[in-house]
Amino acid sequence: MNGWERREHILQVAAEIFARKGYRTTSITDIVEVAGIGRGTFYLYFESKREIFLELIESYFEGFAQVLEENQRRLEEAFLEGGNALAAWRENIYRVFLYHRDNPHLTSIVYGEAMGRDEDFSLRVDELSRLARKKLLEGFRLMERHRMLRDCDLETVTSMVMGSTINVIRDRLLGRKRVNLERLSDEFMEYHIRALAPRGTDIQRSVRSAMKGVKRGAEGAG
Amino acid sequence: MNGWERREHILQVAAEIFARKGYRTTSITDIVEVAGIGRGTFYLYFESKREIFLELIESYFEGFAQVLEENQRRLEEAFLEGGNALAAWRENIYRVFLYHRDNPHLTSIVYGEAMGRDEDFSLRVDELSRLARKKLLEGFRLMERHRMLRDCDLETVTSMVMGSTINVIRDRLLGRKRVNLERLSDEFMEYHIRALAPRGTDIQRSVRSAMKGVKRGAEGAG
Amino acid sequence: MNGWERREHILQVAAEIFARKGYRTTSITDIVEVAGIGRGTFYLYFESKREIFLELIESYFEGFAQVLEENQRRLEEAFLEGGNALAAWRENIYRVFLYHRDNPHLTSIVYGEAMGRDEDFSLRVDELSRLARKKLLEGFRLMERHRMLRDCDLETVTSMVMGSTINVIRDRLLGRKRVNLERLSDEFMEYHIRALAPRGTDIQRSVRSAMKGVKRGAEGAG
Amino acid sequence: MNGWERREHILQVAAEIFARKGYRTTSITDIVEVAGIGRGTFYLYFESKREIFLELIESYFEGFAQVLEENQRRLEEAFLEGGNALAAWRENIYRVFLYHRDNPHLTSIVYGEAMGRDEDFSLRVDELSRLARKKLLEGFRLMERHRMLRDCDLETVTSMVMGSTINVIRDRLLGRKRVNLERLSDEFMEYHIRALAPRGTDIQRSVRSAMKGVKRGAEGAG
DNA sequence: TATGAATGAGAATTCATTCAT
DNA sequence: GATGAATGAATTCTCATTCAT
Repeated sequence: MNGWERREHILQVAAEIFARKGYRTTSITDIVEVAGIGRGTFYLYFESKREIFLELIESYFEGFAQVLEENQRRLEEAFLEGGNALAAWRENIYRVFLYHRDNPHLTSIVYGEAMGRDEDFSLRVDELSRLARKKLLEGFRLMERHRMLRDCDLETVTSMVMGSTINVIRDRLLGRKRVNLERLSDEFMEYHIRALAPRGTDIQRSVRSAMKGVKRGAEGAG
Repeated sequence: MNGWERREHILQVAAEIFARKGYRTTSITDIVEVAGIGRGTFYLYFESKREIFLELIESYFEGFAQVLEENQRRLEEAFLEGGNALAAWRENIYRVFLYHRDNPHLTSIVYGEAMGRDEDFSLRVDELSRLARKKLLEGFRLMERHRMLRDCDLETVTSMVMGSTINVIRDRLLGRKRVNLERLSDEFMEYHIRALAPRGTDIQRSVRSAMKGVKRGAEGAG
Repeated sequence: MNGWERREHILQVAAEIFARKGYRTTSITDIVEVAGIGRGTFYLYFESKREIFLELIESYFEGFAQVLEENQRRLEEAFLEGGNALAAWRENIYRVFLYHRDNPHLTSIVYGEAMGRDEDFSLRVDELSRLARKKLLEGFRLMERHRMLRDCDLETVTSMVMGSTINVIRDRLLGRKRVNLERLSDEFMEYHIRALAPRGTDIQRSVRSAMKGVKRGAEGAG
Repeated sequence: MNGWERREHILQVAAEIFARKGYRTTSITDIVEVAGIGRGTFYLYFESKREIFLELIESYFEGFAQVLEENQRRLEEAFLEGGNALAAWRENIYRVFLYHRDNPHLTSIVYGEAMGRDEDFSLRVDELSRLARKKLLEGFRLMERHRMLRDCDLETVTSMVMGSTINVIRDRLLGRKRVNLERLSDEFMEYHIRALAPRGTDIQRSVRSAMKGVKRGAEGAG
C-alpha cells in the first residue's frame, strides 16, 4: 500500500465509523484499529481528528457540488436545445438520490453533524451548505425564467425541496438494501411538479413527458 | 429563586447551550457558569448530564405530541362537522410552526442530535421520532379516506412533508427575529395541497377556501 | 429530645453505620437521614465527620480501658486475698468478651479501621491500642510475678492473646444471634492456660479450679 | 523499563501506598506521582483503581494459598513417612511468618481492608479469607486424626490460631528491620503446642523434637 | 436551635496528540 | 516511514462543610 492508497484507506475507514458513531464518540483508536495501522501513522497522513473529519465533509460537498453543477448544465442545455426540461429535472432528481445512495457514509456524517454545533467545522458546514442551497436556488430561478414554475417564494421552496430530499434520503434510502431509485425519483418529481407547476398546466401530460425522457433498463446503474 | 424556579432556570440555560454546542461538546462547567451556580448545585437538581438532556428531549416531544394530538382532533372534527377540512389543515401547519418557533432551543437539540448516533438517547429520540411520524401518517390516512389526496405512496409523502417542515423551520424560522408565520403557513400549505390534491380538484378554490377559514389579526400571537 | 439525648442518638446511629460501611464510605447524608435530622444540625453537635468518628473510637477505648482496669483490680485482689487467681482470670476473659458483644458497632469500627491508615485518627487509634496492650501486658507481668506463667516472651504472648481475642470476637461473636459466652470463655481460657502454665502444673486441676470460681445462672446477663 | 517491568513497578508502588493509606484514601494521583509516570500511563496498565487493588489482594492470597498447600503436603508427608510431624508443623509456622515478612505491603493491605466493608472487593476478600481458614482447619483435622490434639472445638481453635498469627505478624513482624524468625516461630509453636497437646503428652519432649527437626544456619534466608 | 440549599475542592477516568525508537 | 507507549488537560460526578433563613 503506497502513501496515497493508505491515505484513502484511512479516509474510508474513518467515514464509516464517523457515520456510525458521530464525531465526538469516534476515537482515533477506533479508526486506527479498524484501519490496521499504528496510532502515530494516522498523524503522518492527517493533522488531527478534526482535519480528517473536515476533509470528509469537504469531499461530500465537492461531490455534491459537481452533481449540482451537472444538473444545472443539463437543465440549461434542455432549455437551449429546446429539449425536454422536465425530463432533465427528473434526471437531476435521480442523480441527487444516486449520489447520496452511493455515498451513504458521507451523507450520514454531514446530515448527522451538520446542524449548528459551534465546533470549528460547523462554520464550514454551514458555508458549504449555503453553497449547495444557492445552486439549487439557481436551478429554480432558471426554471422560473422559463415559466415552468408558478408564482411562489423560491427561498421557501428551496428549503422545502432540500428538506424533502434530505429526509427521503434519510428515511427511505439509507440503511436499506434495495431501493428502486427510479420509482422513488418519479414519486418525488411528481410531488414537486404538482406543487410547483403554473396554473393551467396539464400536469398529467407534464409528468408523462418528464418520465418519457427517461429510458433506463435495470436501475442498478449507480 | 425557589427550587422549582431554579430548576427551570437551569433547564433553560442548558437548552440554550445544548442547542448551540450539542450534547458532547457541552460541559457541566458550561452550564453552571452560565446559570451562575456551583458545580454541585447542578447535581441537586439533575442526576447527570445525560438526564437533563433527556429531559429536554422528552419535553420537546411531549409538547409536540400534544400539538399533533390537537391537530388530529381538529382535522377529525372538521370532517365530522362537515367543516372546512382544508382550513383545519392550514391551522395545523400553523400550529406546528408556532410550536417550533416558540421552542427554538428544544428544536435545535432534537434535530441536531436526532440522527443515528450510538448515544444512549438516540434510541429514545428514534422512538419518539417514529411516534411523531406515525401521528402525521395517521393524519394523511384520514385525509386519504376523505378523498382529499391523490393516489400516492403515503410513506414517502410523510417523509417529504416532515423533511420540508423541519427544513423550513431550520432555514426560515430559527435564528430570525421576525417571521410572518401566517404567510409562511400559507406558502407551505399551498405547496403541499397542490402536490397532494386529487386530479380534477380546483386548487385555486381549495386554497382560497383553506385561507378563508383563518381569520387572524396580527400574527404575533405566539 | 434535649441536646444531650440528640447527641447520643446521633452517636448511636453513626456507630451503626460506620460499623457497617466503614469511615470513608459513610457519608454525612447517611447519618443525618437515619438520625432524622437536618444536615446542618449534625454540625451543631459535632465539628466534623472525623470528630464524631474519633469520639466513637475514644469511647470504645474508654470502655475497654475500664474493663481492663477492673480486670487488673480483680486479679490483684485475687492475689492479695489469697483468692482464686485463675477464676479471676477466667472472669476477666468473660468480661472482655461481654464488653465486645455488647458494643459490636464500636468493635467493628475499631478493628475494621484500626490498622495503619495514615488518616489523622490512625495515630490516635495506635496510641489507644498501645494503651490497651500495655494494660494486658501488665496483667501478664503480675501473673508472672506470682509464678502463674511459664518462662516465655511476654511481648509475643500479649500479641498472641490479643490476636486470639480479636479474632474470636470477629469470627464467633459478631453477627451471631446467640452465643454461649460462658462456654466460649471456658474454651478460650483453657487454651491459653495450657499454653502458659508453668511446667509441672496440674492443668486439669487448674482448669477446674478456674471454672469453679464462676457461678453464673443464665448467661444472658449482658 | 519495558512493559512488564513498568507494570511490576506500578504494582509495587501501589502496594506500598495502599498499605500505608488504605484503599479509599489512596488516589491515582498518589500512585502515579510516586511511580513517576503520567496519569494516563496508569490506565495503560490497569483498568481502574479497583482492579489494581484487587490484583494485589489476589496476589497475596495466591502466594498464601501456595504456602498453605505446601504446608499441608509437608504435614501429610510427615505422617505418611512416619516422619516428625511436629517438626513439620514448626516448619509450617516458619513458612507462614516468612511469607508475610517478605510481603509486608500485601499483608497490610489485606488485613487492613479485610473486615466487612461494603466495598466490592470485601466479598472477594471474605471468600479468599474463608479459603485460607478452611485450609488451616484441614491441617488441624489431620492432626486431630493422628491424635496430636486434645479434645477441643476446632472452629474456635482455628480462629484463635489465625488471630494469633495475624497479630504477631502485625505487632512483631511488620515495620521492624530485623526479626529473628526462628525464635519467633519457636515461641509461637511452643505456645500453641502446649495449648493443643493431648493430656499426658510430654510437652518438653515434643517441643525439643519439633525443634530438632529444624536445622537452619543463619535465619536470613527469606 | 434547626434547617437544607449551595458550594467547590477533589476524585476517577478518557483520549487526542507527541516523540523516541 | 511506521509505531505505540506515554502524556496530561479536560470531563463527569461526589460529598464534607457552610450559612442565610
